[in-house]
Amino acid sequence: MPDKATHPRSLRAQDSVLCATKELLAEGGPAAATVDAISARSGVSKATIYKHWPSRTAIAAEAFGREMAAAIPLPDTGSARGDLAEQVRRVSRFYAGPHGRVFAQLLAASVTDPQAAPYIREYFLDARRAAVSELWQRAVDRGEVKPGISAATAIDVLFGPLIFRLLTGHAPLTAEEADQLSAAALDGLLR
Amino acid sequence: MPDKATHPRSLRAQDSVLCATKELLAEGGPAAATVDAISARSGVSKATIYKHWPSRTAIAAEAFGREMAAAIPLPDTGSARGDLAEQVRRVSRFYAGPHGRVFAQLLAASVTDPQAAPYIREYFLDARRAAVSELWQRAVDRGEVKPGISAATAIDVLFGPLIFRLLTGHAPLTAEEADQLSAAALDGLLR
Amino acid sequence: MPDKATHPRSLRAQDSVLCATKELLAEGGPAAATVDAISARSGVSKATIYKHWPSRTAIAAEAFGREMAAAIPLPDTGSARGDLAEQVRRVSRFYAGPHGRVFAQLLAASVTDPQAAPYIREYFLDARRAAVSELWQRAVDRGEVKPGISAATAIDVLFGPLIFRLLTGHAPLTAEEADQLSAAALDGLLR
Amino acid sequence: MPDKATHPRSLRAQDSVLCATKELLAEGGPAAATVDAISARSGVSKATIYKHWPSRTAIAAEAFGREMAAAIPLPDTGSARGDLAEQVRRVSRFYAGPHGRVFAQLLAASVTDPQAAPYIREYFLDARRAAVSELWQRAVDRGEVKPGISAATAIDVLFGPLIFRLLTGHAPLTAEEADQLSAAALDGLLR
DNA sequence: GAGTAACCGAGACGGTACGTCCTGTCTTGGA
DNA sequence: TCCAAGACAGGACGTACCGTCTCGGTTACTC
Repeated sequence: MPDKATHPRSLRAQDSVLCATKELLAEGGPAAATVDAISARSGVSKATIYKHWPSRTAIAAEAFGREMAAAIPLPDTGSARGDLAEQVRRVSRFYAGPHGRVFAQLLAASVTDPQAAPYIREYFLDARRAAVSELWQRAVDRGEVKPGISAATAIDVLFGPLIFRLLTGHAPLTAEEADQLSAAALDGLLR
Repeated sequence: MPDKATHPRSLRAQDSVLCATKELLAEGGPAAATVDAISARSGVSKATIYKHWPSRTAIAAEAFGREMAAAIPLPDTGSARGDLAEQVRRVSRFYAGPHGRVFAQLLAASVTDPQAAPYIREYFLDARRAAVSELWQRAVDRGEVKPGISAATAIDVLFGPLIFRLLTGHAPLTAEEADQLSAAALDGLLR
Repeated sequence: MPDKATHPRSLRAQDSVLCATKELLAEGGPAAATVDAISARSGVSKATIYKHWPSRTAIAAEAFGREMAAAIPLPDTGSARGDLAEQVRRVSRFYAGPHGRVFAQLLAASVTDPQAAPYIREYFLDARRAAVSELWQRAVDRGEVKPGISAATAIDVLFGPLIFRLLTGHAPLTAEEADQLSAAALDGLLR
Repeated sequence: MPDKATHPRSLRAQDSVLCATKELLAEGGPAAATVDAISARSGVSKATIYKHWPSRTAIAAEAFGREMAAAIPLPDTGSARGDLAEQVRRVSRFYAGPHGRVFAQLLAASVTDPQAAPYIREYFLDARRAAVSELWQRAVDRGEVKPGISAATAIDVLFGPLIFRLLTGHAPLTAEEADQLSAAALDGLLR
């Protein structure tokens, strides 16, 4: 994570890096986002890159996370059940789409590369968890939730299955499947 | 996947490879199980290794899967709810233990390496899913299950959260956490 | 070199090998005539091949030598000078032609591979030297030769330059060049 | 062929490579001068080696050529005939000596490996030809040469036979043999 | 005409070298 | 002072060919 506001050069360099990485990810997936390739395309030297990120996965996480944030806006259907079910459907659709594989590969990379894990967490998981926690809190406030169930538990039960399918591909990620999963999970989580 | 009963030489070579890989995995995790290292330790040439497996991840999956199979026996507590909850606890304990990280890394590797995915599926997922499906069927037979819920859905809702936590490490995998997750999930799955 | 007259199978096998090798040489040069390729195309197993030849170069030498023998018939112009000059021209033309490179590569291979050297000698050099020695003897008998010059010396002075050029390619192998070389050499060899 | 004066690192690396190669050639001939071996002994990585040379033969040519240059100084006996005959004797002695086989194998390798041919030419042939051309020019200036004979022709007729014998080993490379060959050749070349 | 021995195809195998790729560190020279 | 440019060591990759070996079926002699 970058220094605050040193030379403006740093900032420009970082932007170039993230932008180049975004392009490379789009073109060839994580495999194409080599440090050399990022350096070449961004015009930022490898030494500088390594000054700001610990590994290529970290860069990819930051670059990809930026655009994913807005890709899945929180729903507001009026009911907790509706909101959460819709959110499961949206995340499922995202996973099934073209960015799904990239996300899966980044997630996988973060397992192998511990240095990148904080980046993955920061740019993907934490933001998402916070957003859904908000939904959950709404439900709690409305009294729709069974007592004693933390937001963390709820999130894992709702989205863990999607992650599971995304990684192993043992079952499809269609809207119907998403609804089945969310229905079962929400039956256990809500009143 | 090799032919059945060709030359005995094949079998010896394959055994050597799997055994050497098992050792390397134990010593240094998947990162240590390079094809070169496996070749050196097993005395099997790289060419031969590549004749039998498409990638190092595939070898690791087979080698590791062999010993994992018996590591988590199916429980039989008398009730579906008890059986499934206990199984979630056991799997959770396995993930939290020393083999957990190896398993996580193999799972992650299979995302990056499509050639290895079938091996991961064969040696880890399919066997496990079949075993738990059996548990589920017992529950169905006893009439303890809500109607319209497939084994696949049940498995994903029960174990997806564990996989999620294993990969991202955002929450612990203690017995208590496992119980919370299984309780929430089973409330949604069973009557 | 093969056993005398064992099973006819051997003979068929050897013919197949030589024929396949000839084809491979024509298609891709010596580089394509690997033992595996020869085995595959000829239907003769590698073990059998190694029973009859010590190395792939040896096979190639035998296969290629067979057809080269008749490619350069001895001239008979009536005079020693004419015969020898014509022979130099013919050999030069052969070297410059499509077979030249193959011959060069075989000759080169025989330097690296001592086991193949006898084959190269038998199928290329000896036969050629004997043939030209005959020409030389004719010249001696006619009294056209300076005294004290052996056939070996004559052959080397006449054809060594061609070999030199064939190998290093530092100068062309045209008819004019051949004539210049043979003229200079023959001035030193004949009266 | 490397750039002139880039980083001094390049120079150090290249020197290490050539030095290690020289040693390996001396110890085990061209067969021992593997790229891996050169890399291991010189401490220069394979990638770097391949950045500077196209093939192992090229490295060997450069390494070996460096020391061969001074090994055969040009003679100056006062007469063209004497100089050239002496030079043939010296080259012959070199070929017959311990370096002869290495030279032969490099020459052979350059036939198989076109990428290395320029290196062979640069480090062996061109320098030698230039040196002998000088001798030849002296002879021309002294009027000892028959008219119409180019240096190239003279060189080939004089040294081609030696190359021929070096490669095929069909005749010895003693001083007497060298004298016979040079005598015959010079009779044809000089007045 | 059956038995038996040699032989052969098929191809797996260990070994060795190849040439490529990517990482993360380091150095140089210019801005 | 900071950075692009990129050279470098290290190490894994996947491939190719070699020469040896083992197997099982066929062939061709022997009795």
